[in-house]
Parts: sequence; C-alpha cells; structure tokens
Amino acid sequence: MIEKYNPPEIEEKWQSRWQETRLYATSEDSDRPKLYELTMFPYTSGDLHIGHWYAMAPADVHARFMRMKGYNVLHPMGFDAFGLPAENAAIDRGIHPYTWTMKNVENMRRQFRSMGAMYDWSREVVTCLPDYYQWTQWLFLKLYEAGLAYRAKAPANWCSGCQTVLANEQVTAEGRCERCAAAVIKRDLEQWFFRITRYADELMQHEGLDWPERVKTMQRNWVGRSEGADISFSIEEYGLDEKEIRVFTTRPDTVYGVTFMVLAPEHPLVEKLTSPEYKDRVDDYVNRARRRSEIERLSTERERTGLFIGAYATNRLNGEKVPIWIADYALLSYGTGAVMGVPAHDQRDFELAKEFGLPIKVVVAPDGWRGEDLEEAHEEPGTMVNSGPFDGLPSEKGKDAIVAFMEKDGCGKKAVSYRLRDWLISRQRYWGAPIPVVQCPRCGIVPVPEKDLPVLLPQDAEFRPTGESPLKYCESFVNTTCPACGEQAQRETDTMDTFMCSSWYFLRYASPQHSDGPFDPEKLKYWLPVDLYTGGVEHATMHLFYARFFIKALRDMGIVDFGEPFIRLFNQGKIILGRQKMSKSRGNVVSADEYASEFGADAVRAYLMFIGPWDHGGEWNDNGLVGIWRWLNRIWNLVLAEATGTLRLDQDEELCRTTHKTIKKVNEDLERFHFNTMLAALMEFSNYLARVKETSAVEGSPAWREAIDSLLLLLAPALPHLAEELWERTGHAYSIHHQPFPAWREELVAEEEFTLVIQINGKVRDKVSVPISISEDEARKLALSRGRIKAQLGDRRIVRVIYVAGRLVNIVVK
RNA sequence: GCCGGGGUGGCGGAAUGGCAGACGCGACGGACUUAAAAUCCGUUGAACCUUAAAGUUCGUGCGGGUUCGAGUCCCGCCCCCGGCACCA
Repeated sequence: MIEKYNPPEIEEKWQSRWQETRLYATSEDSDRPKLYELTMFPYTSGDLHIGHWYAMAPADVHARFMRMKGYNVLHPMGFDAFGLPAENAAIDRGIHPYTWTMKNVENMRRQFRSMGAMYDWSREVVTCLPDYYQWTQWLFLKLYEAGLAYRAKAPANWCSGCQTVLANEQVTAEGRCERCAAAVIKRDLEQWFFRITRYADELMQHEGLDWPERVKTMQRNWVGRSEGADISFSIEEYGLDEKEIRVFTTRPDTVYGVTFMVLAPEHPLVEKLTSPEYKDRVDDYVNRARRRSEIERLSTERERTGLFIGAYATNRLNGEKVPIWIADYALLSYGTGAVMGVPAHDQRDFELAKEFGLPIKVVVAPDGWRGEDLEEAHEEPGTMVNSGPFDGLPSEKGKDAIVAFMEKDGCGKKAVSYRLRDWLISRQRYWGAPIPVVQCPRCGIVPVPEKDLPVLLPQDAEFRPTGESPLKYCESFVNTTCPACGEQAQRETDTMDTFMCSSWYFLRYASPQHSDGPFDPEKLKYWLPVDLYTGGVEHATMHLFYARFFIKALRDMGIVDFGEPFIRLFNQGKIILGRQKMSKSRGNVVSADEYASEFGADAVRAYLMFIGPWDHGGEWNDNGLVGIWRWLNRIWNLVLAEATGTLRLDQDEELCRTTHKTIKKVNEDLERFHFNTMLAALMEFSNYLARVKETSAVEGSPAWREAIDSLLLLLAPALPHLAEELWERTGHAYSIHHQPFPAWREELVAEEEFTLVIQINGKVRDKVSVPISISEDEARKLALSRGRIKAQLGDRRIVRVIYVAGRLVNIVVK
C-alpha cells in the first residue's frame, strides 16, 4: 500500500521549502525576456476569501506557466492599506487604524502563503507605511508643480455615512456611496482636485492596448465627449458685469427654435437676474434643489419642475426675447450650467414647455411635416425651417453653417464639452496620506519641501467622525512653520483619496526598497509597463482610469517614458454564493482557509478554475470541489502505485501521440486563460493513463516515463504542491517549478487515422475510420460502397456529393 | 432608453460553419463491506421502436433566412446579467 495523498502535510512542506530557497525571487539580471504580470492588490480587510482566490489563483497559474515558458516574470503582491474601514474599526472598537491594518496584513500574508502563489514577497508594498506614502506625497507635489493639483470651492459629493467627500467616480448611478451605500448629497466645500480633465481626450484613446471592449467603452462613456457649440444670449439690458448667458449645445442647428432659457438652480446668475417679485419662490426652489440628493432627483424623474425668474435673454441670431427659467434638469456641473430651451427638438425642453404652456417652435422639419403640432420632440435630423437664411438646409449641414455664421458674428463658437469632472482627491478622514501642503496666512498655500517628506500621520489623533478631518484637532500636527517665510502656519488637514496610493503602486514593485525616489529609474525601465493586468471590472472608471491619468501626467513631466501603465487587461468574473456577490458586509463570505486545510490549496485552486471560463465567474459549490479532490487522489495513485498491468506495452505510439496532443492543448488553453478546458484535457489524459497502466506493463517504458513527467509538468502551474511532491517522489531534482514547460512535437500530434463521417442530406448515417492520407476519390467511393449507406439511399437520385478533407462526405439526394 | 455580454441535459459547462452535450457534479444500477463511508465498474438529452442486435424522429430561448450542412452566420423578437443614463 502506498501512502495516502495528504495535502496539509505536503503543502506546508513545500511552502516552507520554497520560502527557504527563495524559489520565487525575481531579479533584473536575466537573459530571459521580461514579463510583468500583475494582479490588483487587495484592500487590507483582514481575510482572503474565495473571491480573492478566484482573482489571484488563476493569475498565479498563468504567471507560473509563463515562467516555465522561459520568461523572467515579475508577479508581485502587496496591500492597499489606507482607507475607511481601518478608521471605523478604531471608532467602533478602540483599535488604532495602524494596529488593525498591520494585524490584517499579517493574517493575509499567512493566507497568501497557504494559497501557494509564486509572489516574490521581498517586493511587497504596503501603502500605509511611511516609506511608501512618502512617495505618494512626493507625487502629489510633482502634480502640484505641474499645475495639475489645485484647490477650489465647488459643490462636492458628501457621503453622510463616511462623513467625507467623494470623487464623482465613487458615487454610484443611484447617487449612493460606492463604499457604504449611504445617500450622497451636494455640499459647497474647498477641496483639492487633480486636473484629470486635461487628459480627457487622451483617456478616451486606447491605441495599442489589449483591453476588453467593454472597459474601453465604459471609459469613453465616462469621459463623455460631445461636440457642439457655445452660444451666448444677451442679458445686456440688466446692466450686470455679465453681459451674456453662455450655453453649450450639440444642436446649434436648432438655435432659431429657442423659446426659453434654463439655468441650473445653483447657477451664479440666478441670484442676480431674479426680479424682486419672484425672489421668494426662486429661493425656495433653489434651496429644495440643493438639499435634494441625487436619489431624490431621480425619483422625481419625468415630473418636470421649473420656475420663471422674471428675466429675459435675447437670442442674438433672430433678436427674439425669451424668458429665463430655472429647472433642476439643468446641471451646474455640465457644460456651462445653462441650457437653451428648444422644446420642438429636445424631449426634456418639450416636457417643460408642455407643463408650463411655453411656445413650441419647429425649426427642423420631420419628413412630410405639414405644420401640425408635435406629439413629442423631434430629435432626429430633418430640413431646416423658420430659421431665416438657413431655411431649406439639411439640419446636419445647418450645424456647421450656423456655427460658421456665429463665429463671424461673435455670438458663438465651436465647442467641445465633457461629462468628465476633475478628480476630487481630498478626504476629511484620518487614515490616509496627509496632503503635503501648509496654509500660511502670509504666503497662502505652500507645498512642503521634498526634503521634509514624509509628512507623518500623528499617532495620537482622535477618530470621531465630525465631518472634518480628525487631524484638524491634532494641534501638534496642525501647527507648524511656513516653509517659505518661517512664520507660524497650519498644515492642510485633509488626507488623500486612497485611489492615489493605488495609482502608482505598480511602479513601486520594480524597486520597493528604493529610498531616493518612488522608484529606481533603471529598474523601472526594465520592468514597466505592466504586460498583463488582471482584476475585477468594477475599477473601469476608477482605479484603472486614475492610474492611466497618473502615468500620462508623469510622462509629460519626464518622470516615466511610457504613457500607458497596463498593456493587456483581463477581467475575471465574480464568484457568487446564493446568487449574491460575496462580501463581508453581506455575511456570505466563503472562507478559503477551511477548504484549503481540508482538501488542500491545490484542490481549491483547481476547483475555482474548473467552474467555468475565468471571465464568467460562477457559483461556489462544495460538490464540485469533491470531484477535483477525487481527481487529485487518482493522480496520486496513478503516479505512485505499483503497476499491475501485464500486457506488453504495445501502444507506445498511441501513448506518445496522446501525450503530445495533451501538451498542445494545455499550452493553447493556458495562453488564452481557458483554465477550465485545460483541466478537462488533463483529466482526460490522466484517465487515459490510468487505463493504460491497468492493462499494460508500463515499468521501464520511455513513452510511459515521458507521459508521467509531462503530466506533472503540465500540472505544475495549477497544482504547484502536488506536482512538486510527485516530481520529487519520481526521482527528479528540485524544483519542478524551474523546469521548462513541455513543448509538443507537431509530427507526434498528427493522427494517422480519422473518423470519416458519412452524411445523407446533412444527417450522419455512418462513420468509418480511414487513413489520414485517403484521397477524395477513395473517400467518395468508400462512402457510397458502405452497406448502410446503400440501404439508406435506395433508389433515390444523387444530386451531388460534398467532400470535406479530413472530416466528412455529405451525399445530397432528391 | 442606449451600449456590452449571455440563453446548450437534472446542474456547472464543452464544441476553427461539419459526429451537439467533452470534462466534472448529481442520479440510477452493480462490485467490495456484517453494514455504512470511501473507492472502483457501468448507465445517464427526450420520445419512439425492438425479445435482442440495431434503428428512427425530435433537440442548443422564440420566429424567419442563408447554406449540401447552423449552437456557431444574417434579419426580427423574448428573457437574464453588467454598465451608462435629465450630459443640453
């Protein structure tokens, strides 16, 4: 009897050995081509659950595969360690965020180790440690110097749950906080922003990137570029400093159809233009709109509200005077915060006009229009009417014609508008990297000099969520001297959005201990950009978007020499349980530890890959794991049990061919991340080998030896512990993970025979095994001579015979 | 509403326009066992036909089309999942 397969024992054994021998250490001096394969690092929540394994284990398999294929692979791991949960733990349980985070890091390192991944831990980064965030601060200063960081008062997204502001990207479509799902409201606050909008056009381009189409689409939608015109309407008669209202429109061809103006309720001109008798009502409307969260705005959808403010603007193209309204469908944050009301050709304007009895003037006639009233806005192109000199033009041409005219006249010009807003990066919380600036009463905003970095987080802050940064109440932190004039000054107390930490961590892995800068330029040049990045699709318009902005900004400052951080991107699917996404807050987390300690990490890794295509995700199901567990035991026995077969091994050739066909299949599947079919092919192969071993005396057969060695090598990326153990037990030298991946020989893959399918009218009627060299004539003759076919044909007339080499003969009859 | 991705046995899923359902789970039958678990062997899309051997028909969300041949390509619809959405 052979020993039983005992994963806890062998997995622990190899994890220790790998660590002691630094098997996975990566260096830059290698003749092999470099390959940087990165998996998104986890937040330090404290536990790696099955969802993390699903993201990381298959990525590890691919990285191992590429290493065996001869690449010098960098496959690092680290921790995204700043963020609110740490601070909430401090508030709820009185644990310092640092203590809480580092304890979690400790536990997660242990869990990572038990997964058996090939991470080079000497390159680990932890974003909350000063030797990391010092460089996050340094990068902030660089962006500030480049004019890409600025402070401004603006309506910001305020999350009442997190008691801090959020970037637009962190607010869901329902107007809720991306993290805590609390309602988000608008608040006017002084905040720090990054000018990501400067890169709007470039961020829409994905040239040279091998990224999923949907992520590129999401990013393009997020930027939301619209081409049109800025048009000004005169308000000269009110004697204000502002002589005009500027609107952005994508439909300059409809400017003759303007019958009113709409200002966003928060628009600065509202107060100045409102006539006294409307003031109370307008104030009331504005206040209600301001207080309303995005959710409420959406829930009142379709019910058009608006209010005339008692003022008029003049359409400079036709001299018409139109009333000025406010309505909350005009958004201050988009375009100029003002809209020209063209009810005939914009559905929202149409609804407002209907609701309040405003005139509807058709200027782009639908086909066959006879002057009748419209049932709804006609938004499609048509022929221009009621448009003075432009009548009769197709409206698509009219756009350019009117813009050209306005540019000459000075009342409008071609313009582009974006949905994208600048990235709001300040947070009123403790557990983040402090923004390295000082507010001096004399000098204003003064950046902290590089030599004074890091600006350390004080240990002894109070973590009460007050809506202001806890740092504000920490006098030892706040009070400082101005780096410029040396007088008393105060530090900025907001901290940075944690997405800043993750916008550059992949640069740090190249030289994580480097102390003269965020990275060693030589090493960066060697490793970057990331060749393959894997992670969840949920970061399409957040992390991935910010990281691209960062790299483009650093490129323009000459700090890096590439403009895209991630060449290839692959999004794995989500693992769900009971039809729901796994998450700590839902309490439906499946702990990987338990399964790994019972069935082994190898079984869990393999099961996750076997569920289905990696980009699909799938439901966690214990039963499936059992199937893998049985298979691993069968492999164990196949390799180690004494051979009992007695027949002479006279199928060398078939054995060889099957081996090489499997090698080919596994190589091709791993290239494409088809882990599920790779495992299926290996199951077939091991089942086949078990049948051979049962009947034949395999001992001493070179073909058998090659088959078993190949099996172990092919399994090594997916089942690193089991493969290593069996490699050792079959008398090989340490380590299997330093072996080259098996390559197939094409001449050994080629079949000598194939099954010729014979169809009548496209239906399979017979099959026959024939030599691969069969000629078309022979195949046709053979097909027609088969008894079964003759019987089927009877006396029906053969119309034609289709022959597909290597596959089939199809006899078409009447 | 718009943009993606899907819909295949009891389940997860395979299938360069050419044998639909690989591989695995489950189920059923059998072997081993005092018994059970574990393990091993066999059967397993549906309907029909036959004592049996074999054979026939139907079958990849629905309806059309292209083709000698369609899960795969084209047109129209239904449903599910994800994203975006008062963006002027």
